[in-house]
Amino acid sequence: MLQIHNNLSKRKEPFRPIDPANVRMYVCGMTVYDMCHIGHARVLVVFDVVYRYLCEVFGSDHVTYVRNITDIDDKIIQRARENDEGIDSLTGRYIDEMNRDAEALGVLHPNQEPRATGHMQQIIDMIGTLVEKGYAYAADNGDVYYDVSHFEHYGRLSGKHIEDLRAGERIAVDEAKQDPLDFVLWKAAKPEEPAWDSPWGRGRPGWHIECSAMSTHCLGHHFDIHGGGLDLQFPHHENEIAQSEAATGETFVNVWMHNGFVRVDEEKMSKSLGNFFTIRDVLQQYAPEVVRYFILSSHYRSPLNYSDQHLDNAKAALTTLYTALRGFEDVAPAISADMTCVERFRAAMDDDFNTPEAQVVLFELAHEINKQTDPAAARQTAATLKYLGALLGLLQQSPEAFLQGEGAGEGPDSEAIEALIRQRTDARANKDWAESDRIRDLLREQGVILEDGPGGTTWRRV
RNA sequence: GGCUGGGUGGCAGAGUGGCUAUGCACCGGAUUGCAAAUCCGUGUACCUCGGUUCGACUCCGGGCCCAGCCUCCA
Repeated sequence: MLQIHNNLSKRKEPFRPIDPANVRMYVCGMTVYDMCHIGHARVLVVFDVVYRYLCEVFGSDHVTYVRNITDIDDKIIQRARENDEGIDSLTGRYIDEMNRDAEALGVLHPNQEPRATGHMQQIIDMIGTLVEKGYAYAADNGDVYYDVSHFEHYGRLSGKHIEDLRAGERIAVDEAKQDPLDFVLWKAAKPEEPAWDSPWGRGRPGWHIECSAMSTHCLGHHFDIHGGGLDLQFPHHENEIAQSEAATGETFVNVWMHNGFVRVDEEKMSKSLGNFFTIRDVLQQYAPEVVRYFILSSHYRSPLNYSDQHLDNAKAALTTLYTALRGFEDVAPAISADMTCVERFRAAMDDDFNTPEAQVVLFELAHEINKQTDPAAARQTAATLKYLGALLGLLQQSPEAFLQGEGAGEGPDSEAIEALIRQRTDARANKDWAESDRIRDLLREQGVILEDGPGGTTWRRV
């Protein structure tokens, strides 16, 4: 049975959907004012795998995955101003870029991708409810704030106590707030700022309220899983709980999942530190599937250290798997052999999505293929390998495409390589080993490795 | 200061109260014209100090170190 580490209880729990016929998951997506970096790639890939596995377990018609897009906030306004362009043009551009990255990484489309600007009515309605119920108040400056002291369970998710937070030195006091811990639900617009009409005047939503409004609108007041990066645990998700449960009077989410950070030199990768690599940059150097493999090679809650060495390692590992799949392009993914491996794979995934352990099973299957003497049995094992690979979003391209793919766009094209191979084959037929080795070394220098097999010479790029 | 999580072999990274992780790298052998790939095989480990136990890397306690949250961030 699937067990998931629930950040609300800080332990692994058996996953029991509210309605097995409709498992519902909401993940906090991107704020679209810049290119996505590897930290964003991790959220996309990690929850893509969660989604794929939920579909495997409950059936793809019985899972609803919602990932939102934040397309209005202070940073977007600021960036649009800097660029001297409208926010729609800015966010539209970066949504396209995000989709390009996600597609490259083999991330499936969520069932819904709600945007904040498309749900103003739901946002305003929820704020209205909070004001009515006494959980929120309109300040003199036109802002509306959430009154944290009114919500009994505030701090439960992040393990914080209101008193400790109050004692903290780093909380800036805003004059309009009754309490420094209160957070904004509705921000009054300054002239020139994008704004929507509301009972409290023209303005825009605070960051947290959009997720409460969109998630409950798309998935109902009470749903199964809410995910996002660990940095959203506090205050974003804490505030979402406070807003949603105060507004609906119901439990908001059963299971909270947070993926760990991507690090560079033992330090968190983040926009504010400026130590981030964009997905696009990394894809200049490495195939998207290598990046995906790398992300899944550590458990989603662990930190993930980013470095060329790790990416190189991922590439080598993936090369081993694809090498085993050579000659099985036409084999369709299917569970057709070796149920022990399938069961071990599932056991790994059932254990809080242990993808590194699941990858181990992939190697065992590759190993088995290599050892098979019976071609039919080898095909069955290959089919199983592809099937399990698909659950991780891996191993779905043709082995030759992966092995011969041009990573950095350097090196000779395939026609030139094939021509040299023909030349070398002639030389070898004449036992002209010097010429044969010269050609092989020449290609080696250009990043092409030749392999003489019983069926002729094959090649791949380093 | 308050609160989290973590310290495993050359690197990465799972896991377990007693029995091979795995990948990459390395070494020996098979194979090969020589290689590459593959196969067979060897080696290297569990931060530190105590405790519990027949037995702990695995459980408990102290210490040291690292990362993160407490402010925008996936």
